[in-house]
Amino acid sequence: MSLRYAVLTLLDIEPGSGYDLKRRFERSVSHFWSASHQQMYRELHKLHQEGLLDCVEQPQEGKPDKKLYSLTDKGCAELRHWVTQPTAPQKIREPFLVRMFAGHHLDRDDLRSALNSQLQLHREVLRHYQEQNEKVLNSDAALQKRYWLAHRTLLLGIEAEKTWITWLENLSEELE
Amino acid sequence: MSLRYAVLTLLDIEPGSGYDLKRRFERSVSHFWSASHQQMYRELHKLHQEGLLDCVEQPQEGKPDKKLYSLTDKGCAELRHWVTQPTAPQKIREPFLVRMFAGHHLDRDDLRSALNSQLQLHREVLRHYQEQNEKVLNSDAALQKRYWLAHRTLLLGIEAEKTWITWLENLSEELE
DNA sequence: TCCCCCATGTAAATAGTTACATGATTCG
DNA sequence: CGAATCATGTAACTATTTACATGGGGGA
Repeated sequence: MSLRYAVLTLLDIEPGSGYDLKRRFERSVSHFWSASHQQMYRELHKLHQEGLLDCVEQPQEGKPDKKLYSLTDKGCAELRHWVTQPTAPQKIREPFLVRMFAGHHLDRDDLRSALNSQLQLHREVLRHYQEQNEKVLNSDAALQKRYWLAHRTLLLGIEAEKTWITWLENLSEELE
Repeated sequence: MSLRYAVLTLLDIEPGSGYDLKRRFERSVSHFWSASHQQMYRELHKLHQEGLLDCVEQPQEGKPDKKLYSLTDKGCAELRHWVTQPTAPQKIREPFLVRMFAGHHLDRDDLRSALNSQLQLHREVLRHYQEQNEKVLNSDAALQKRYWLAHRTLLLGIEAEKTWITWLENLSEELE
């Protein structure tokens, strides 16, 4: 259900096409949500049908028309209502930890390489978040003030990655 | 796909029925996976059909028969193979952070109560993990040694919850 | 009496992934 | 020439959630 509101939230901040949204999901909200382009287009159609979004087609040369979506009053009202409602926390599902839970079947070399590749992944993600953070810190002060909570979610993402990295590093050390 | 292996892993440690597994998911692996009883029964049927599980029916008085599942050699082999394979990290999907990202639509009171209820949830989860941790620390030394990696996943869960709690507390403070 | 625990399932709906499909432009 | 980016979608499959279904036993 939250994809719906993630889309509304992003379009509320700035209107855009399905393609735009897909990139914004990757580049600025990947620390709490992700979605494929297929999901995006389906959701946009649905929200448009329900009257929560306006759609303006922008003809382009050499490319398919771009469909610019933006919130209608109804869409904005629905978003404003949703943010006041309690949300159940997401259930955690982490395949890597399933593997570690069954880790007594791994020999030392397999375990070492599993930890290393996981460490590399999390370091990359952390770097990505920190780059985003730099951009926010260098942006317009008024925007920073308006979206301070949104910025805080990024800081949580950063802390969460640091927690993972520390855990993986300690585990690696203990292994040697 | 990981539910399959989460089930195999738990049955590898100790055989059990669908009902047992459901409880073990809640009580001892909720820090990295969760599943409903419906999912459990379906997965067990499938794994049994594929010859990865044995099933023995235990008649009981006044209760439906209990179906005790355990790994076959094939099931054990499949699990051992899977643990050596790389796993893509789970995409994060956190409805609460979607709400916070749209948090500029919240007034101070709504935000305060949202933060407080979230804080309470995470504190409960942390307490739950810490109780599990106590149980592990008081358990048989040989078991602790065999399942030290499994135990480490719990410690990560604890650290992750602490990260959340710290973040929520700082946010609450800043709000006042 | 009512609710929780035990113990099993089916069916329908929603959410998410993977595969397929098209076609121009730009950069190395 | 090949790969990435822009831009849209459909179809099939898998995973997860929610609702429905049954029924005995034990405790407040």
